[in-house]
Amino acid sequence: MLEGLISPSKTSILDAAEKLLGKYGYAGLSMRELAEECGLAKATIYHYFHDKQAIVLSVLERDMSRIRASTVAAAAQEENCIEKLRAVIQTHYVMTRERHAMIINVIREINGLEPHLQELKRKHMAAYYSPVVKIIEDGIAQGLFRPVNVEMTVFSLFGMIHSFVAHCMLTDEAESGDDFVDHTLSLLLYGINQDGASTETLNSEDVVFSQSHPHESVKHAA
Amino acid sequence: MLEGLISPSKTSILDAAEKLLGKYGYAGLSMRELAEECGLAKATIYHYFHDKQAIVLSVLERDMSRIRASTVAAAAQEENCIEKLRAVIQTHYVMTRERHAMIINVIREINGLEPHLQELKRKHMAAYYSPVVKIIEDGIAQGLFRPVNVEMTVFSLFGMIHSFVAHCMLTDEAESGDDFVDHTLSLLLYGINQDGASTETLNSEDVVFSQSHPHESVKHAA
Amino acid sequence: MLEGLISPSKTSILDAAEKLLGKYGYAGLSMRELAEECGLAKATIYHYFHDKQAIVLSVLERDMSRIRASTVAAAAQEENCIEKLRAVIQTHYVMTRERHAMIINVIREINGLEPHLQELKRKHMAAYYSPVVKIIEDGIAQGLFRPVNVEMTVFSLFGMIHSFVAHCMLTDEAESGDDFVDHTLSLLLYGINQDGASTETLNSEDVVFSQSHPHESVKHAA
Amino acid sequence: MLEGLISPSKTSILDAAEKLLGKYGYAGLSMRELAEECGLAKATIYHYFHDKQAIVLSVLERDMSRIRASTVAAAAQEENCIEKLRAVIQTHYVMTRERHAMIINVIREINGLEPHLQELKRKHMAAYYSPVVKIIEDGIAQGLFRPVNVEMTVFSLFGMIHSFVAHCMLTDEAESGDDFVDHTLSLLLYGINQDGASTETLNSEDVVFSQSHPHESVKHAA
DNA sequence: GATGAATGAGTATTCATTCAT
DNA sequence: AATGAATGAATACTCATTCAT
Repeated sequence: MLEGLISPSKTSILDAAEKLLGKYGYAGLSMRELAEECGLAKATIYHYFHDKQAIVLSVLERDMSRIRASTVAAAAQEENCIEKLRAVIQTHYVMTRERHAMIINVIREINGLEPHLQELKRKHMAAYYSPVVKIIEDGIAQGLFRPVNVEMTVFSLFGMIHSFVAHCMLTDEAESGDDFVDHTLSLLLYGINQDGASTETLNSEDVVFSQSHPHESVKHAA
Repeated sequence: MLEGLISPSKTSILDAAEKLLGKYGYAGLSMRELAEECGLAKATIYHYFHDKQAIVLSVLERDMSRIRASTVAAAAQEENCIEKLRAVIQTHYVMTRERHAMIINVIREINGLEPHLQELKRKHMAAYYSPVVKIIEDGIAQGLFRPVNVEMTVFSLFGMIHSFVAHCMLTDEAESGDDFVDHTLSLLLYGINQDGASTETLNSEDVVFSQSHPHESVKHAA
Repeated sequence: MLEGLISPSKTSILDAAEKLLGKYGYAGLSMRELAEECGLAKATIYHYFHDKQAIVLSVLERDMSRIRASTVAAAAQEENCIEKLRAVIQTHYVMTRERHAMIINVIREINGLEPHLQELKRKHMAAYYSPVVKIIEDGIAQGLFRPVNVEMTVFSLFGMIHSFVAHCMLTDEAESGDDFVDHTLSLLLYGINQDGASTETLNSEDVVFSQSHPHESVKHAA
Repeated sequence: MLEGLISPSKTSILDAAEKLLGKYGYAGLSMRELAEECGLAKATIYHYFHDKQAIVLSVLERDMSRIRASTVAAAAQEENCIEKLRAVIQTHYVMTRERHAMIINVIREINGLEPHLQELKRKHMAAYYSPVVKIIEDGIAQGLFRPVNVEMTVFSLFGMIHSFVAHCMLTDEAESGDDFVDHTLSLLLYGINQDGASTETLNSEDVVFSQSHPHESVKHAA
C-alpha cells in the first residue's frame, strides 16, 4: 500500500526474493544468491529482516495484497457478475504467471516446515479468495447462479487457473491467455454437459491446444 | 509393474524418497534424511542410483504409472461416461492425497533446474492425462457432452483436484472427500449457471466448508 | 619377466592402474574408476591385491624392471660408451613418455604418505640408475670421460630427461625426440662452454624450440 | 609484491596450502586439513577463494613470482655470466627445496585436469625460465658459451636441479647443497667429456654420494 | 545503514574397503 | 574366481546466521 515509505533497500530485497522464489522455491532460495541479486551484502539483509522466513513471508504478504487489490479493482470495473468473473480469471491468470506460480508452492513448502503458520496463511487465503466468493454469492442472490458451495467453487476456479499457469510455464508457451480465459469462464458457467441453454452462445476457435474444438468459449455472454 | 523383481533396498529408497518429497519438495529432500528414513547408509543409496535427481525421477515415474494404472482401472469399471468421470475424480483425488500432492510441485522444481527434461515430462503428462481425454472425447462423440476443448478441460479438472488436495493438506482436514467428488463432478458437468436442466437433481448437504449451500452436488446422476 | 604365468585379470588390473596413475597420480586414482577401466568388479580387485597401495607398488615394480631391461638391452647393442649413452637417453626418454612421467610423481606422492617405503624405493632406484652408472664409470676408466661424480651425474641426466618429458606433456607436443636426444647427449658430453674440442663436431638443426641455434647436437660423435 | 596489503587470513591460507601441497600434491590436499593447518574454519576459506583450484593457482603464482624475483636478484649481484649461472643454480635449488619441489608436480597434476589452463601455465613458465635464458644468450653473445639451443638447455638445467631436490627429499638428506651446485655448474659448463680445457680447474671432493670422485666441481672458475 | 569476516552445521557425492554368496 | 551389496569416513563445497566495526 504505502510502499513509498519503505526503504529502497528493503524493497530491493523483496523484489529479488520474489524473483528467486519463483525460480527455485523456498528451500532453493539461497541468501548468498539473494544478496547478489539485490546488490547488498548478506549481512545487510539481516539488518532488515530477522531471517529467511521473515523475508519470504513479507514477499507472500506483499504479493497477496497486490493480487487481491488487482482482483478487486478488475472486478469493480464490471457491472455484471459474469463479466466480473471473467475479469477475475483474467487478472488472476496474469498475476499468477508474473509471479511464476510462486505463491502456491511456497506456501506449501513453508507449511511443511512451520505448522504454527497455518492459521496465518489461512487468513491470508481467506482474504485472497473472498472477493471471488462475494461475486459468486451475489450471482446466486441475483438468481444468476445456482446455489453451489461457493467456497469450494472458488477453490476449483483457482485450481483451474494455477494448473494452466503451471502447464504454460512447463512448456514455455507464451500465449496471451485469452483462449484460456474464455475456456475457463465457459467451463465454470456451463460445465461440459450438453444442454440447450449454453451451446447457442459459443462461437470462437482455440489455438492453444492441438485438438481443436471450435465451439468452445463464451465471448462476453450476458 | 514387476516390482517383485526390484531389490527391496531399491524399493525402500523409493518409498522413503516419495514420502520425503511429499513433505519437503526436491530442494528440501536431504540425502542424509533419506538414508535415515530408508534404513541404509548414505553411500548405499548411491549403489542404486546415480544421484539425487535419478532417485526423484524414479519416484515420479513410479507414481505416475501407478496413478495412471489406478485411474484407468477405476474408469474401466464404469459403463457410463459420467460415472467414469466420477471414478476418475475420486481415484485421482485419493492418489494425489496419498502422494501429498508431490508430483506437480516436484516436476515444477526439477523443471526449473533442468530445461532438457521438459520433453520427457511432457510425454509423461500426456500419458497421465490421456485416459481422461479419452472419456470426454467419447462423451462428446456420444452427444453427452458439448464439444469443449478437451485437453484444456482435462487440465482444468486436474487443477480443481490438485487445488483441493493442497487446501486439505494445508488445513489437515482428513475428510473422505465424497463431498469434494460430488461438487467437482457437478461443477464439471453443469457449471454454476442457473438453468433448468441441472438444478433439479441437487439434494445433498455440505459439511466441508463453513458456509453451507444445501443444494450442491450430484448423486450418481445418469 | 614371467608375465605369462600371471593371471590375465591381474595383468589387466596393472595395465589399467598404470594408465590411470599416469593421468591422475596416486591420490587421484580411484578404485571405482580402476574397476571400470579393467572391466572387473571392485571387489574382484581385492581378490588380487591387498589394497590400493599394493597395486601401485606392483605397477611401479613392473614399470621399473621394464625400463631397466629396455635400457640395459639398448645399451648392450652399442659398443662405444658415448653411443651407449645416446641409446640410454633415447630409450629412457621414450619409456618415460609412454608412462606419462608417472613414476617420478607417484614415488614422490607415496613417499609423502609412507615413510617406511623409502628404503624399498631407494633400492629400486639404485637398480634403475645402475646401468647408466656403469656406462659412465667404464667411460672414465677408459679415459673417455673426466672423473665426475658419477651418481650425481646420472641424477642430472635423468633430471634432464624427465624435465623434457614433462614439458612435452604440458604442451602436447608429439615430436620424435631426436633433437632432444642430440641436445642432451651433447650437453652431457661437452657442456655449454666454448672450447675447441667440442664445437667442431656439431652440425644439425633444431626445430623443437623457437630460437634456432644451428650448431647444437652431436651426431654419432666418436 | 605488496603482500602487506593482503589480509592475514588469506596469507595464512596460502602458507598452509603451500605446505600441504608440497607434502601431498593437488589431489591429496584436503580442505579439512588445510582449514586445520591455517587455523580457520572450512567455510572461511571459501570467503577468500572460490574453490580449491583457485587456492592452488594462487599458491603457484605467488611461488613463481617469488622464485623469479629471487633468481633475478641473485643473478644481478654477479657480473660474470658463469657466476650468474652459479647464483641461479644455488638460488633455484634452495627455493625449490623450500617448496618441497611442489610446483612442478602440482602443475602437472592440475594440467591433467584442466586443459584450458595450459596456456596460462606456459606463460608463467616463460617468465620463470626467461632470466636464465637471458644469461645464456648473453654468454653466447660474449663468445663465452657455444651456440647451444638455449631454451632446451634451460630445461635441462632446471631438470637437473629438480631431480636432485627430489632425490634429497626422498632420502631426507639435509645437506647444504654446495656440492650439488658445484657439480651442476661444472656439468653444465663442460660436460663429462675428457678434454684439456676443463679438468685443470677441478679440485674439490664430494661427500654427498657414496662413490667419491675427487676431481669433480668448479670453484669460482673465471 | 551497511559490511567483511567468520563459523557450525549442513549439502550431495565419493572414498577404499569388507563380506556373504 | 568373481561380485553385488553395503558402509564409515572422507571429499569439496554451501547453508543461514552472527558480530565487531
